[in-house]
Amino acid sequence: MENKTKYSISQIAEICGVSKATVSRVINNSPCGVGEATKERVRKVIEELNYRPNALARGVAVSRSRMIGVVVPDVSNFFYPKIIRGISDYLEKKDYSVIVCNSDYNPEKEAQLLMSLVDKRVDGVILCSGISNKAFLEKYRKYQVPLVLLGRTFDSSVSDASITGDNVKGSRKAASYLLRGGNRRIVYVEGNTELSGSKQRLEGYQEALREHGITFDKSLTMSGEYSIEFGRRAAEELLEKKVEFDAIMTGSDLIAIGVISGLLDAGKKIPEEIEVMGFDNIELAEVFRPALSTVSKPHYEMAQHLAKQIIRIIEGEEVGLSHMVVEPTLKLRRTTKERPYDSEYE
Amino acid sequence: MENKTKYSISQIAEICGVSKATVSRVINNSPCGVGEATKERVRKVIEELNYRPNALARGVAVSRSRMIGVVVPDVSNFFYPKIIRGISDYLEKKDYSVIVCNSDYNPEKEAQLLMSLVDKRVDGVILCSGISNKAFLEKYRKYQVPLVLLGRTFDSSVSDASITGDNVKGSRKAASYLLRGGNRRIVYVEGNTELSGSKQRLEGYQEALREHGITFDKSLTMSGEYSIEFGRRAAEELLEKKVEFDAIMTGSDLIAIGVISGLLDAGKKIPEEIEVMGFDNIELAEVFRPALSTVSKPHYEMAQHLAKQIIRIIEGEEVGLSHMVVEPTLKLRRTTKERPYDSEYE
DNA sequence: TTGAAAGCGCTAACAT
DNA sequence: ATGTTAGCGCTTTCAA
Repeated sequence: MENKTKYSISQIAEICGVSKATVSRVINNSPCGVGEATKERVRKVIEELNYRPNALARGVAVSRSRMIGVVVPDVSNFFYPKIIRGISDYLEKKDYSVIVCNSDYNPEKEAQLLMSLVDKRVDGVILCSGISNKAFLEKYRKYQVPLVLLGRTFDSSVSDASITGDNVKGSRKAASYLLRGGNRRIVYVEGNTELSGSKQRLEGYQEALREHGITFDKSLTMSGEYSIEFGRRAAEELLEKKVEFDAIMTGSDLIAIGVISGLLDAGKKIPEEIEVMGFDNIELAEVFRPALSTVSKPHYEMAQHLAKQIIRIIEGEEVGLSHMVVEPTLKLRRTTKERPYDSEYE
Repeated sequence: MENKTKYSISQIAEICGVSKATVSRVINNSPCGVGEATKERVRKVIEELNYRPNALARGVAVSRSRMIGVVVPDVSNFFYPKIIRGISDYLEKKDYSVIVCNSDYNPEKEAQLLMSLVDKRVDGVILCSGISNKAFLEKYRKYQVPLVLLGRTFDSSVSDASITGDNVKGSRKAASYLLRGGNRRIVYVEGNTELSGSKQRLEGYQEALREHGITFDKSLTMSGEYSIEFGRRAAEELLEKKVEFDAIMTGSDLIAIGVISGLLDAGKKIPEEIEVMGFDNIELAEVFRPALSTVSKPHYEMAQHLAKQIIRIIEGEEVGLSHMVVEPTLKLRRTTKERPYDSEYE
């Protein structure tokens, strides 16, 4: 099998009339220098021959690949691209590459991907809204690859760091706002119920109901997946079954958008007849018409923060607060009616 | 430096009382088999010790990394996630990993990324709407990494395969449709003019104008970047400068969405007062309100096709038509008025 | 400042 | 069916 790149370090060494060690030193411009003269000579040869050191080989030599695995449910879900961007932007600066994988909310597939990442000897993995159960993640620790979590918390035993939004608080704020406007029958449309976030959001919704003295009505909740299509279907089903409701709260902006489009197509007025609240505040929320009222968290920054954390861990630096939860805020736009100001809902 | 994974192939071999070669054979279940008994024994040990073969090391041994580099301008631009998904879906089946990079439409950065991918010894790179000039790409060939292009064609010398939409045809269809509705002053808002696609689209626009006997008015064209924000700004500028126009054609759906939002906020009626046409038909186009009329190409499929091609190339199979261009169709929705049926515009 | 040599974890050709 | 050996391209310790 011929080499993909014409030259290897030993060939360069030979051509320069020096040892591999010397070439290696100039490549990595080692502190315990090389004579200026030889350094120049080697550099020139490298340049002329278009020699590029083999990162794979270096990887096996130093047991570091400078690659990070990022697993998300689905890159093409509008929630994730910005997150991936946040991660990439930081990692690129640190000269790490990013391997992106899609788990499709499938635990088996996720497990497989996670294993394939250890095979590839990534220096760490960033798991976004992973659907793996705690048991698997605990087992995964055996492989010694630094693992950080976005959008999910377990007790710290399974991950080295994590960052997530406070789902129950966020969802409580949303529900409270809706309630405060006089809505009484608030439908809650959630995505994939296996995700811990889903349960937390349901909890927040119920808390708010309780605070307002309303009893939880299970028939007002629906669940499916985090997609526009599901939101649409949910709206259609709601209408078809003629369930009574005056507002809809959702588990994600995508669902909300689907819901709205379904409602609008059925001739409903938003927010006059029905108020709708999203969750996440993805970019689309602002652009969509009517602009979406939603629960907001700084995803890009959260992602970057997490990337920073994992690099710290990998490079053996001190990691401060490794498990963070950020409090979401309400971003009110046009799918809800205005209310008198109240600091609690800010 | 201690190993990240506890065991190496030689340790496993030792523990099993066989040679590395044998272990290697069972790992890769080599055709020229291993005795059933030993195979089982080795398997068991591997399982028990959670041994995972080091893909990096294998990579240097066989000169194949089973990684593909994908470079896009920006993952968080809504145009790309679906494309990345198309690529990943195919590559995953073939057991390749995907390294995703963002070039930010910056030629220097793109060049750097491309080089870092050769360092990583990816088995191939898929360049999406790359902004590199032909000269660089030609030089890049020296590094012998299979290169395929999406959304861009050069003569075949610089890439092993490519797939792109027929930009001039697409844009001509769009302009013709607009013209056919009686519009005479059609603004053309384009993104990054350095991209070959931009020039082709402008050409299509001009062709259509010519066909309809209208002289091209440069003051009716604007360019900037492929983003919602730019679209918005363009609309605002148009309004502010009080330029007269009755329709707007854009270089991408994102721009169109920005344009529409700007127009709507200024109280314009779409499509009654102003017709708007997008380009690409990203998922968002359908969901957006008013649903976007646009020029459509099957991105996901195109991406998958290209992924298939690059694997064929890597694995030394015959690649059929390596440079393809697909003809876009008009997807008419609510930002344009209806016209009597005409096969030419289908 | 430089080189020799061993080692990283794996594969593959050749023996047996 | 299995082992021996050399080799992939790099780093790193130790010695000169």
